Amino acid sequence: MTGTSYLSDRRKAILKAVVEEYILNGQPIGSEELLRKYSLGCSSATIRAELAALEEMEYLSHPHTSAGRIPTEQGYRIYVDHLLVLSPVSFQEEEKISQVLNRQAQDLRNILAEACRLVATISTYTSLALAPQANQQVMRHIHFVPVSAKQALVILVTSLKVIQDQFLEVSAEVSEEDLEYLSHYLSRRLLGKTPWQCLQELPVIREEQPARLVSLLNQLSTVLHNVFLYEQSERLIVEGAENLLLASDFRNSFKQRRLADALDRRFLLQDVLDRHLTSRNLQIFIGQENEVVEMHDLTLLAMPFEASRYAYGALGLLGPMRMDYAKGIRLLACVTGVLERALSQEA
Amino acid sequence: MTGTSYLSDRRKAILKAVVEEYILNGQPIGSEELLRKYSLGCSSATIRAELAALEEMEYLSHPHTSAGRIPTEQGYRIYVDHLLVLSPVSFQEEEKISQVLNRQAQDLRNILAEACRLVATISTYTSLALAPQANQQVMRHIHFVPVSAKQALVILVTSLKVIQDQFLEVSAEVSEEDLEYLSHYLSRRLLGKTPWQCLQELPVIREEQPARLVSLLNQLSTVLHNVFLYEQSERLIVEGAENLLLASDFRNSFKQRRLADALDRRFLLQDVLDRHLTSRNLQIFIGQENEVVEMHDLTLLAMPFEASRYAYGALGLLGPMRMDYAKGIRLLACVTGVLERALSQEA
DNA sequence: GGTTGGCACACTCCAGGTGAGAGTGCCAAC
DNA sequence: GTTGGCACTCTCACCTGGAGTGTGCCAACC
Repeated sequence: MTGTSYLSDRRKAILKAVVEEYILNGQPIGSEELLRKYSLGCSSATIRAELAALEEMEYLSHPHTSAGRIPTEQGYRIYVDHLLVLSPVSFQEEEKISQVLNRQAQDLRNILAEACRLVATISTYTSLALAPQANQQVMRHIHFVPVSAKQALVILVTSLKVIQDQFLEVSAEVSEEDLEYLSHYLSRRLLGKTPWQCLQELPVIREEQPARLVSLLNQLSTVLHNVFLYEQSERLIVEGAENLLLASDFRNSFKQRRLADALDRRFLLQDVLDRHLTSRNLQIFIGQENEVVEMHDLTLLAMPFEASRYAYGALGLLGPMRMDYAKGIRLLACVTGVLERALSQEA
Repeated sequence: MTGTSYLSDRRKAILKAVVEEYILNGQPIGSEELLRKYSLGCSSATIRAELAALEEMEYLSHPHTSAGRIPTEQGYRIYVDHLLVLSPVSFQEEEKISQVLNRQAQDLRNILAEACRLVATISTYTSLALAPQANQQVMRHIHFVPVSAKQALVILVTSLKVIQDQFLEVSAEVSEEDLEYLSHYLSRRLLGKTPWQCLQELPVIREEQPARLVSLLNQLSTVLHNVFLYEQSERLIVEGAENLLLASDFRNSFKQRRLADALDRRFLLQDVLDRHLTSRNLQIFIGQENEVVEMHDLTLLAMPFEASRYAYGALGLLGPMRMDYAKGIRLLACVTGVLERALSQEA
């Protein structure tokens, strides 16, 4: 009872109350208010003693002598690890989200962007979506389409519902039949292979083909690189940055700018998310637990999802440390659930 | 010289100096400072008299008795209409922008998004890009592609470099040959037609086709609607909203929120831009000249561009009234120039 | 021993006051 | 028409005092 690590039930209740009250109102909370709103079965003096003990344990802190208590990062940590009660996702919620996302069969990028926007809107915070890595997909379809005398369109579809289409320049010597022939030929050679394997295969194929098709194959190689580079570098989608930037308890203009810049540096965020995606469970990064310095006073919830076999992406929610964890986690669980079902439909 | 509308050369010089100084520093400017920084050939007392006259004419205003002058909206108006000197766009600039935008032949949406991002980044304000209306394009290509046993991909390409691809569900009865056949058949019937004409044609075509293809044609109709609805509703791209929201001279949190919301209501903005796009020249909306209330203390520069014959889009720059007009206008001119060249390449 | 009411103390926050600084407007002189 | 001089006005930054709030401690109690 007197130790610094063991938490009596009453202390747990008080800690929980402080955290939830602070999440709700964003105001430091004192012993009297706690007494009034929660039936803790003791007087305010006792609560004060307990609050002092919780502060001693570094779960709570004092903005100044005469303000109430607010949770520390460690306080939030105890809260999410031990005190948070998650109610299951309701059918209505899931149904509603499902309807929004499944409006029409789209490609991965659109689905993710849509999901991201949804999470940002509902949570009123910032949402991140990380697409699975490009090398975890195989080529499902490849087709050249004549568009004009000078241009053709190449369309690649992968197992991850990624559609990549790009205009190619075609010299006058290349006929429509050539394009048709190349479509079939490349299909035979490349389908079922990863983009990386395709890239390795291309030089071999180039050898076997007539000279007039070489330029086309070179351009295809660029497109395949794009599947890596572009999709790779643009794997991260961020929505609702303004929600966070305009949040009322975040009025430090310098920090705002820094955060805005950090959210723009997609590479960095992407890299961090990737490295933490080894676990297949929800991950919570509170304050300084975030690698990115600009997020040191924010919380990131990151929920992985399986886009297809062995291909994992993640959906994230970035908000203030005093975000509504229960709601956030439920929202992510709900959306990733819908996402997994939408993506698992054989493409 | 004493009238309220005629501007002597000295008054012009003073007004210009006040506007440019205010654009530069964002601080009200007084007679002494004006004297120090600009060689106006008279004393500060004379300048004060002129400032008073310009205030009388409502080109300048006084935040309070003892502050310097700042331009009124009408002051800015005079400035952009008569006092602003535009230097031509340099080759380096144009070349640099051209390189960024022409990295690879992309579809309209990507090019516009890229251009928009570029303008936002360079200007450090907010950039808008409005794609041409969907009915100003004709179908250039239509193709069904079998992707799996249950799914096909339909690809539409229009004269505006718009690529629309979407997964369709295919019943077991439909063979790959059917898809091939349908691609050719629909090409014959629909190419060269506007999306709207295509939509009208579809019911007719449906009558002529075997029953097992009806579902496919219905889904195609949905896709075509999307060319209208989606492309129509998402014609506006906004980039760099955070630049404006975090701008230091814009610290009213209520207004920030309102502006953020307004920028999210794409329909509204789109509509306004469309209505003003009758002119083919740069348009400048200063403060209350903006229809959208939330922009009443901002300036919008809107530069139309011709995406293809008779199909006009616009590129916009939204910033504070004290934005650098010369730079902004040059930037828009430069980017729309590059854009027109990129899009005019026959798709 | 844990719990309680009482009370002094510490601290913030807001309102009101003060003085420096800046820029004007006016006026008389040129 | 232009100029220097000067009183006036207003903001901004700083300080100050009082109300309010919540704590920490203590002695008394169960």
